[in-house]
Parts: sequence; C-alpha cells; structure tokens
Amino acid sequence: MMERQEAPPPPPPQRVSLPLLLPQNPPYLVADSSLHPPRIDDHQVFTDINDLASLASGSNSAGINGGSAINGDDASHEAPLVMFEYGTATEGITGRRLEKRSKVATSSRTQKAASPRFEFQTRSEDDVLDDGYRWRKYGQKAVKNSTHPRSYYRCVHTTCDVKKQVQRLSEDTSIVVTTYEGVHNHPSEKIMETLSPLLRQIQLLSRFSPDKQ
DNA sequence: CGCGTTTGACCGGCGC
DNA sequence: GCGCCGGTCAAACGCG
Repeated sequence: MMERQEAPPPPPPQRVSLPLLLPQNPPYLVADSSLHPPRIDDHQVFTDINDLASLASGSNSAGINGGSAINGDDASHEAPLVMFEYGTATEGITGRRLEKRSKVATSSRTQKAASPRFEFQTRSEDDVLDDGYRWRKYGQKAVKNSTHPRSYYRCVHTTCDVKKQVQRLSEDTSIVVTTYEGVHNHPSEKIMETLSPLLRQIQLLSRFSPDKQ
C-alpha cells in the first residue's frame, strides 16, 4: 500500500497555458487541483472550452466556481470526465517523484525539469485518446493496487520530449486516466494536415493579388 | 520491409 | 542496506 503523506503539500496555484489539444467533446469536467487525488464527485462541468482555458490561465479559486456542478448521473457521456493540473512533474497522483533518468552523469542533479503535468480522466472504451499528436508506446507496467496496466507513450517528434501515461481507474474501469507530461514544441500533425492546403491557397491568392505590395 | 508494439530486463528512488 | 516499485530501454515480434 502506498501511503500518502498526512499533510500533502497543495500545489501552488499558478498560471498555466493548455499545452495540448483538449478532447473534442464537451462537457469538460474539471476537478480541483488542490485535492490529491481530486474527487470525481467534486468536479465542475464546463461546456465551453474558453471557460476551461480561463480556468487554466486564471486563478484557480475564481475558475473553480465558474462551472456548474453536476450530479453524477449526467457524467455518463462519452465525454472527458475530469481534467486537472499538476504544477510540476515532481508531483503526481501517487505522490512519487517523477524524475527523468539521465544516462550521462550530470554535474548538477537539478536535471528534473518542472514540466507541467495534466491529467485527464475520460470515460471511454478506447484507451488511447486521439489528441492530434502521434505517440509511440515505449513501455507497459502493471501498477500496484490496479487491475489494469499502465502504458507509457512518447511523442514521435524527435525534438519533442512530451510523454503521456494511460491507465484505467481501478475503481471504475470505464474511465481512462491520461497523464500528459511536458509541452509540445511543435504543432500537431492533424492541424498541419488541415492547415497546409489552406496555407498554400493563401500563398497562391496573395501571389496573384493585384494590390500586393 | 518498415514501423509500431510487446515484453522482460534493468535502473534508480524511496520506504522500511 | 535491502527490497519494492515505478519508469525506461531495447531486442524480438507482429502487422500492414
């Protein structure tokens, strides 16, 4: 049994920007990030992605009361269930520190970057959510006190070091927990696929535009 | 044949 | 110091 500390340090409220594509389907149900782990019963529902973005970029106290509480029976959509944010990568739901193992001996042990962690809990039959980025699975481990294994994914872009973990809640196996770590430093391929013909059109139009400077 | 997944070994942190 | 446990590596494997 993994014991939590009796006085878990609440993550300091900080401004964060959503580093990734949110799941497409509202409502977004947002739990209070000061709860470790946040209770699903306490979460708030947001039907507008802008509310969610303002929550992520604004103060948590103002944001948390911005939504409308739900009663649980409404939470049975095929929709993202809970989203909350951890301040740094050194804090997780298990309380364990997540530290990147460095093969080279670094002189300073401050290698652990404070990359943001975001956790989504989504009611879905599919373990891997389509978030627009390409991921490569690099590991799978059985976690303690959980019947389902945890899968480890890494963004396929060579310059991108974003990782994500996917596992199912042991209490409710219909809920998939996806934890993102890091910020993508590139646009998603899906967005580029959509935008590139558009950009070419724009280039063509500007090329033949008569009032071009 | 190329690319992504699987899977067991290995590493390192942390609690006892 | 030792063992447990989460995270990562990498070779083997599988699928299109």
